[in-house]
Order: sequence, then structure tokens, then C-alpha cells
Amino acid sequence: MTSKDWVAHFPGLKALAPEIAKPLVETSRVVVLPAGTRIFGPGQAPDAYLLLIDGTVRVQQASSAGREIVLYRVSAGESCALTTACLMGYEEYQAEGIAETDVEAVAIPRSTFDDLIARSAEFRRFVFTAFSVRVTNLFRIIEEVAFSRIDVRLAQKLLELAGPGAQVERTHQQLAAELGSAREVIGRQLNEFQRRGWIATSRGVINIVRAEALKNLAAAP
Amino acid sequence: MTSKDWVAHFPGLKALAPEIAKPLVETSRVVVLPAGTRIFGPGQAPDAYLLLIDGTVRVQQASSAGREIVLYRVSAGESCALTTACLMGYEEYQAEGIAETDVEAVAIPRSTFDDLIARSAEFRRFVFTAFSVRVTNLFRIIEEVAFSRIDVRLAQKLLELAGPGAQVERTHQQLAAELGSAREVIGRQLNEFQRRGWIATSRGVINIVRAEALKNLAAAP
DNA sequence: ATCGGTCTGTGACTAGGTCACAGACGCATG
DNA sequence: CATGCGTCTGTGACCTAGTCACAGACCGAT
Repeated sequence: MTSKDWVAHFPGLKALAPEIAKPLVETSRVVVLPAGTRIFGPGQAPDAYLLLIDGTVRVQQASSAGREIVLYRVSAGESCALTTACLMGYEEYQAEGIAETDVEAVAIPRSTFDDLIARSAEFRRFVFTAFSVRVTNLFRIIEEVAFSRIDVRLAQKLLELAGPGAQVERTHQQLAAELGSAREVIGRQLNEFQRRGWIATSRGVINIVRAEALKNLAAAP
Repeated sequence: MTSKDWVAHFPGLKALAPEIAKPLVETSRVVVLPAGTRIFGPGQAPDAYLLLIDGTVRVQQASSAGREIVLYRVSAGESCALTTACLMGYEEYQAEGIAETDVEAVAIPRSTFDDLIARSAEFRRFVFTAFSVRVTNLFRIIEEVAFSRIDVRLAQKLLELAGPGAQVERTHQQLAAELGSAREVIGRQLNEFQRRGWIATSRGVINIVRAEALKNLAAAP
């Protein structure tokens, strides 16, 4: 994306007045990051407000014992809202952001971000809306980690991660990291799903056979 | 607090220019809420940005099965930062805020908030800093719920909640709700702490006898 | 003194996380 | 093709935490 029309990728920004959009486009730059890039993390503070044009970024929290849990994903058209709040505040961001695919993004410098927040009600709305979605989602995750059964959460996650062809290309270890659980536990649950004929598994791939059954379980209290 | 000098309670706001502070003080009002008041929750969206002059507000998340977990507390001198983000965005706030003591607070209307964000870099810094502290704390809670042992978390919580005289005035049920655990589990852990001589318990009250021992456990990985 | 509500204790059981280790699979290399 | 290696998966034994059912204990009000 060498052109300057990336604003069109973000519905919340289309309504920006030209005198607002101009400095935004002029001071920000489009960056391309290969899959696997660590974008921010402890000891690597983010330095700009990121808007994703293409690809996804996975934000996860690692425990001292080496276990992990995925907090959320930033997809095309969205922004790294929480990262930025921490960028604007003083606090060290403890989570880690990894490019899950090749990523194309707009990097808005901190000073431009602050300027836009001051000058545009539209931009404020865009930022705070993104914020509220993330925070609400974090609350949901806390509730699920604390109170939901692992089989229900796994069923939800499989449906969420399923690509075309109802295929989930993840190892048991990766699924465990998604949910903050352990590999063995995920393996046993998957065995049980398979025994019931809901999925078919092979090395690194899970095929969903009976999505309805999974949805039914995922909707359980 | 009938006077208008409440701004002095908030270090982050002292530096506001007079022409900024004036509309802030004029359009906001000081409210007093008795202990136990439900300030916001599902179906009861907050309608203003709250700055606490005195008292504490407990923000918690309830599960469908009736269990609860405390997300954070807002104390005197702090703001309901996350609530407001959700207020400015569109998302329904799923958590619940309860006045834990009698509360005295400044309610800043949404329009004034938006105006201040636009006009004052100081105010923006104040808001985003509050934000980042809360978000960072949420990440810590997710990590602890997912990966930490309940005895370690209970020891931390006892130390955190201890009032003067090293006394914690909570029932087992309340402690369980703090941690998102179950009453019986908390009771057994407390029994074990007592057996080791670290605490002394009676109905509704826990006395910390050996704070050092609890600190030691709380610092465990 | 008794009653009712709240708070606490306990045993039996289930779910989920931990540990140790054994195979199985896929792929590169000789 | 055979070999070897790293990754991925399966399994049993065990431990921790949460669930369920129920029994008492405490405490203030009548």
C-alpha cells in the first residue's frame, strides 16, 4: 500500500474532515511486518498507534511458568486500542503482541495521535469505541477463565478458529495456549469430541464434523 | 463537599489551566452515595465520568451461575476510567460497580468529558494514565486466575484487605467472591493457614498473626 | 430461652492441571 | 530407501481446586 487512501479501510475514520485527515496521512507511515514478528511486549514498548490494514495480531499474556493465554486478536480494520492507552499513560504494558500473519499496518506517531484526539470528535469516538470493545472482551475472558468449563471453552474456540472447510490448523499445545490450559487436558477433551464423532483429528489439524454439536456445547452455561 | 476546590484532591488535575478548570467545576456536580449503592451494571449504564473524592467503589463481574469475581477497586483520588471508556464507546458495560463505603464523588457529564479531552493535554494524560493502570491490572488478574495457586492468591488478598490491626473483616464467602473461587475452598485454605499459626479466625473476621509467612507465600511463583 | 438467618465445617466426588514417559509422525539427510 | 531428529500426541498416576449435600455453630431478635 503505497497510496494514501488507506483511510477508506477504516469505517470509523471515513467521516474525518479533510483538514483532520491530511496531517494524519502525512505524518503516519504504512509498515509491513512478516508473520511471527514480535510487535510489542515487556521490555519492548509500542511506539505508535497501529491501525491494521491487513493481517492479524495476536495479543497474549505469558506466565512466569511459561504458560500462555491469548487475550485478543487485532484484525484488519481494527486498532491496537489497549496498547495505545498504555502508550499514552505511563504503565509498562505486560502483554505481548505477535504478528500472526504478514501484517500491513498504519503507524500513527504518538504526537499525531494526541493531536488527533484533541482535534477530532470523530477520531475520539473511533478510539474510545475500540477501547470499549476490548475492555468488554477482557471482562468476558476473566469470567470464562474463572467460571467456565474447559470443554465448553474449547468448543467455542474451535468454532472461532475454524477456517474454510471447517478446519482448525493448530496443535494441541497452541489450543492450550489459547485457553490458558494444558496440552494434556486439551488432548483428552479432543479425544472425547472425536469419540463422539464431532471432530476428526490428525497431526496439527482438526476437522469439525458436527459443528451443530459443538455449537450446542459452546452455548452451555 | 460544597466548595469547589475538589480539583486539589486529584494530583493529575492540579496543573489544569484556569480556563480549563472553570468549566469542569461549573458543569460537574459532587454526589454522595451511601454504602451498598449499585452505581452501574448490566442494564444500568453509567452516565458520567466519576472521580472519587472519598470512599471506595468495588467493580466486580458476576457469572450466570451466581459466582462473582472482583476486578478492581476505585479509591479516593482515582477515576472510573474503564467505565468511562465504555461510556464513550458504544459497548454495554458488563461489570458491576458497588459503593463499598459511603462514597463522595465528582460526576463529570459526558459532554464536559469530551470537551476536556479535546482541550487539555493534561486531562488527556490524566485519563489515559488511569486507563493504563486499570488495563495492566486486568491483565494481571487474568494471569493469576489462569495460572496461580489459590493459596498464593488468598495470601495476597488477605494482606491486601488487611485493615488496621492486621484484621480482615470478611466472610469466607466474600473472600471467595474476591478471588472467583468457592467458599469451601477458601474455608479449607484458611484452616490450613490457621493450623500453621499464620492467622486466627472467628466469625466474619480473620486476624493475621504471621504476616511474614503470608508474604512469603504470596511472593511464590 | 428459643428461633431463624447467616456463617462455617466436612466428607465424598468430579474436573482439570501436573509429571513422567512412551510412541508416532513428518521431514531432511546420507 | 533407511536413518535420525525434532515435534506432536497419548496415557497413567497423582494432586489441586471446585461441587454437592448436609450438619452444626454463632448471633441477634423476639
